[in-house]
Amino acid sequence: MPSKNTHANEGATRRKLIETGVRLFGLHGFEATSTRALATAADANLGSISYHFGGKEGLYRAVLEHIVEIKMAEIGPGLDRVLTVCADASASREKLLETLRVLVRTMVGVMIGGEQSQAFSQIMMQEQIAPTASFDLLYSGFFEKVQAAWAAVLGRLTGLPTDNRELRLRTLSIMGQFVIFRVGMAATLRRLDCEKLSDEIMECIVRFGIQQVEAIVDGFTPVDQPGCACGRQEDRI
Amino acid sequence: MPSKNTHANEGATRRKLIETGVRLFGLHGFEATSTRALATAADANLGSISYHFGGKEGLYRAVLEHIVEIKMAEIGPGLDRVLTVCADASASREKLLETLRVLVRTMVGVMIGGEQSQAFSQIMMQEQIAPTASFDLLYSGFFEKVQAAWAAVLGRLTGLPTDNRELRLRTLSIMGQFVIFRVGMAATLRRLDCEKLSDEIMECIVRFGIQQVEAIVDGFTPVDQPGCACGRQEDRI
DNA sequence: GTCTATAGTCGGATAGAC
DNA sequence: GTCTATCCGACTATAGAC
Repeated sequence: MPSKNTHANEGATRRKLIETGVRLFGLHGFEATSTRALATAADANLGSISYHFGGKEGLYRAVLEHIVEIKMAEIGPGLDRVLTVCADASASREKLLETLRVLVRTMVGVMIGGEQSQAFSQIMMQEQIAPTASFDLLYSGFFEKVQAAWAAVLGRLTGLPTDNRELRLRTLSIMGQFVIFRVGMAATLRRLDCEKLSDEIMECIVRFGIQQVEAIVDGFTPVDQPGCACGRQEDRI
Repeated sequence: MPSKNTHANEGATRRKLIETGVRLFGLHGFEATSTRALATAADANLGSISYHFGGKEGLYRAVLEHIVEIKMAEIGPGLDRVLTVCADASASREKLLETLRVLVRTMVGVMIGGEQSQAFSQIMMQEQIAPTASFDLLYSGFFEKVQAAWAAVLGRLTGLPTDNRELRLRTLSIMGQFVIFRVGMAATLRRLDCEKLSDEIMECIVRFGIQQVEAIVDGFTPVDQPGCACGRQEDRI
């Protein structure tokens, strides 16, 4: 651990290394990113990585912590609002649907928009492909919370309890409609023959996203029970 | 290029290197996979990589080609059947819906099931995160074709032409409902607190997947036009 | 805190014997 | 086709001057 210094550029190198780490680890993954490349790109000394973080792995952990912090500051309050609405037993179906719409818009904005979200998602994906010792940091700090918010509102709208297996699977599936634009960005851009997802395209995704999610909720009937009811249930909120 | 030998184990080393490459490149990515690790795991000589493939990059290309070949043999005929049905102007809406259901089942089976599909998806994801010079191989050989089949049937069911931007975006979004279980496998397993997606879970995904996709198609109204029609269109197939 | 120098390891590629 | 030996550059980490 570095002792606090008293200069104007306190922690400047440390911060720069983390920001560079977000970019490079995202692009190439943990193993394929060299400390030399990190130090050079951050205009820092090679030794500074060991000094500030104890080594490459320490820097990586710091990068994950930084990412989780940034993203939760961005969407944490929104997720809390969703949970509050869902905890209110008297919330109307329309209120819940409106919450769902906000969640779609937030999801698309946070996942797809912005430069930093790209590096973030890249690291997230790397961890999904080959989880490192720091996977927990991302899962508990971010992914689980996003899922919980979606599951809460979908649970209310479908009548399934939040610990229900089908609800959890469906929650992931529904989120997948938006996650794919981040995860399959390269293929998406190729398919649309463009270089970035414009604001116009994002707005289009939000619009049909809301339509699709509402259609799914409206058409919901549980399928996971052995002898599941095959008619619509009209008696849910 | 190696000259054909006349022994019983003709190409045995070559084949073994490719199979090992699928696994290791998938796990660690191109850069982070060493030729030494490849050779050792394949029980082959270090020099054999250069001999057979001209180097590490050549082996990687061969791995991608192998993957595309395997997967297209698996689903190519099915995709062709979908295209045939969609090209038939007299196909009923029910026939098209049935085709869509088959597509969901195929998608889930191919993407999520099987051991080899894991390594395949891992490489696919690596290429999406940081496309290499061989990205085209995967895109043109596999991804584009899968998208085309989905777009064809969704185009018929929604009335949108296959070159329509909204159709292409929606196609990706709908596929995302299933892709997420591969892409977010680590988080999914963690969320369900299990170690693999059992057949029972996959069947559950197929069942609600079909329900969700049908709900989306039923609730479809275009959103991409500036002054889009806001009622249902009942005049499509 | 920053920088240089260096130790010790591992990387890809290849030459040349068999 | 296979294998050994080897080149040489790049890697992480650390010691020690400033």
